[in-house]
Amino acid sequence: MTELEKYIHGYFGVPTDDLAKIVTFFKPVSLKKGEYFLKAGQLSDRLGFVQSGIVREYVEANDKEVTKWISTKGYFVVDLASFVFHQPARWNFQAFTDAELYVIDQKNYQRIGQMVDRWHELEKLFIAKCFTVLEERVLTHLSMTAEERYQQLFAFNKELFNQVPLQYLASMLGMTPETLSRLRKKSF
Amino acid sequence: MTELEKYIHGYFGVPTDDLAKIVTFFKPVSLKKGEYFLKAGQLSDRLGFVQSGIVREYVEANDKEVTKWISTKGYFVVDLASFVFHQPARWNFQAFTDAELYVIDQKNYQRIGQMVDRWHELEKLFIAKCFTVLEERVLTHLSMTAEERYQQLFAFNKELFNQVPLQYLASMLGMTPETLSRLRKKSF
DNA sequence: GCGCGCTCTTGACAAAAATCAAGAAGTCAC
DNA sequence: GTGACTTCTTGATTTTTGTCAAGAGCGCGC
Repeated sequence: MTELEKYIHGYFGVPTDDLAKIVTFFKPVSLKKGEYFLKAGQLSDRLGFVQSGIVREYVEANDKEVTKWISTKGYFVVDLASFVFHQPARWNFQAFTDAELYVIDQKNYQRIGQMVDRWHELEKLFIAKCFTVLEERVLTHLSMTAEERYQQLFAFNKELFNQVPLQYLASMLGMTPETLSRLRKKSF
Repeated sequence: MTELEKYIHGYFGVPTDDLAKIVTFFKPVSLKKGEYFLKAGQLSDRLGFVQSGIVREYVEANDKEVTKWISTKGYFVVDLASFVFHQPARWNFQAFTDAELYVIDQKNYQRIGQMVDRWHELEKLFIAKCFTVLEERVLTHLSMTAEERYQQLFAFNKELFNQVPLQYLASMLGMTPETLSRLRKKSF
C-alpha cells in the first residue's frame, strides 16, 4: 500500500480494492517554497493531500494575516466550502517549504462517488469527524487561556515548533508572537 | 408543508415526495424548562429539531459550564460525534424554556438512508455546511476582540439577548458575564 | 566576509479582560 | 406582600494579553 492509500484507508475505511482505483485519480504535484496551492477568491476545484512539506492555510482579516491551520504530511488541503459548494475560496493555501502533494480535481473526485459503493456515506463520516475536531477547537477558545492553548498544542505536536516560524503558530493559537514567546519562556 | 418539512427541505433539498416520508419518522417531544434532551456521557441515539423554545448546549470544563451554542426554532440538537460514531456524548442539551422538539431515533434515521436516493450525499452537504460555519467561528476567535464578537452576534440575532440570560451568551462568546455587561453599556 | 531579511526575544507601557465583592432589580412561590 | 432566588450591573483591583520599539541571532546570496 502506498502512503496515500494508507491515509485514505484510515480516514474513509474503503475496501482495499476500491482504494487502488481511487488513488489512480490523484496526481503528484510539487510546490516550491512560497508557492500557492490555492488563493482566496479562486475556485477550489482541486483537493490536495500533503505527502511531504508544510502548507499554511490563512486568510487576510483587518490587514492582518490569520493562520487557520498548518498542514503537514497526512492532511488534506482544500477549501471545503469552495470545493463542495463551488463558491470562491476564502482561504489561501501556501507552501511553507517545498512540498509534495497528491491532487485530484473535481471531475475525477465526482467519479469516485459513482465508482465506490457507499462513498457518500464515507465522505459524510469523514466530514463529521472534521466537524467534531473543530467543535473541540472552538471549545478551547471558550474555556482555555492562551497559555493552556499553547500547552495543548505543544503536547499534541512538539515537532511543529521546530518546523514552523513561531509567529504563525501564535496566530493559529489566537495570540500575538510576543505573547507566545513569553509563554514559551515561562515553560523553560 | 409543515414547518419541519420546510426546514428539512431548506437544509437538505430533498424532493417534496421524499419529504413527507422523512417527516413521518419524527415524533413530537415536549421538554419542560430545565429538562435535558441529552446528558453528557449518555449515547446520543436521537436527533432533535427545535420547533419552539430554547435549548442550551453546554459542557463542564474545569468546574465551569461552558455554553457552546443556544438553539432556537429551526436548529437541530444532536451530539454529532455521539450520534454518528456511537460514542458517549460530550455535550449536555438542556431546555432553557419549555420546548417542543421533533425527534427521530437512530433506527428510523438510518431508514431514511435506505429510502431516499442520494440521502448520504445530502447529509454530506449539510454537514459540510455546518463545518464551514464552525470554521468561521474559529476565525472570530483568532481575529476578533470580545467586543467585536459581541457586536457580530448582536447584529446577527438581537432577539437572543432578550430571550436568554446574558451570562450564557457571554460564555458562548468566550467572555465573562461582567465583560459582556460592560460591552453592552458601552454600546448604549 | 558582509549586508540584508527574517525571526525571535525583551522591555516598557497600554489596553483588554478576569476576578472579587457588593448591591440593585426582577421573578416566583407561598 | 415577603423572602428566596436568580440575574445583572458596577466598582476596585489584578492578571492577562496586546502594542510599540529596539536589538540580537541566524541564514543566505553575493
